[in-house]
Amino acid sequence: MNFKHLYYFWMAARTGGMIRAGQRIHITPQTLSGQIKVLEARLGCQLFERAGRNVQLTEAGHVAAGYAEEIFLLGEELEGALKNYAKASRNDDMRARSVATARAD
Amino acid sequence: MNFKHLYYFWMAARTGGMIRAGQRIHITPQTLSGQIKVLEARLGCQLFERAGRNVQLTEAGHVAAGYAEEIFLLGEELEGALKNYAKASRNDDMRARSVATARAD
DNA sequence: TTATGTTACGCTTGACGTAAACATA
DNA sequence: TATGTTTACGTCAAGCGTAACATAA
Repeated sequence: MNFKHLYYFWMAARTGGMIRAGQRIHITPQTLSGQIKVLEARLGCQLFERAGRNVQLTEAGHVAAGYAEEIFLLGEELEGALKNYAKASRNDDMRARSVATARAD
Repeated sequence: MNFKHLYYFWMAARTGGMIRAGQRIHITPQTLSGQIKVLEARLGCQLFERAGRNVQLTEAGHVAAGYAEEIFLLGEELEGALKNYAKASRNDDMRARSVATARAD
């Protein structure tokens, strides 16, 4: 499972298109289209289908988008949770001096 | 959040060492050590600390490992869930013939 | 001695990302 | 005119091999 590809897919699904997704995460539509194709090939099923000049999620795509949502929200939570520890370990002296004072910062 | 780095960290945490983790996922210990260091730098906190000739999780490391566990289990679930759809889209004829018969397969 | 982890260096490879052209609505 | 796709191409980070070093059983 390539999580970078999954992220591209998720952004495309959320924004409803390659161009809008690309603007949001600063990636060109060609790249998004290509990388999502790679993801589809690895998973063995189609996630998007053309709908006029736009794309829309297939049934499998909806399932994948749901999981992706959970996964990337957890990723954000992880980063948020570790920010507390990040302060404490900014330099090693702090731990030696006192754990309590690190909190005052 | 680089999920590849997180995966390396998670494997090292699960197996309790760089060498064991490396054997399991076919990555050299140098690479694991280095890539995990990159992860720590990005997160801004230490995840492992030396414990004798081995490494062990810091408090932050335990938190991160918990999230990583959830994330990668979800990833596996996702792949499993899409295997059903994978059959259906193996060739496009099936959809044209019938959605119901695809299930019997 | 032996086992583990860390750091460093040069090198190769594959994934990433772009630009340009194309297809379609 | 706006969107998505395909192709060809350059770039860069990932990972390896090798080696040296530190630490601890």
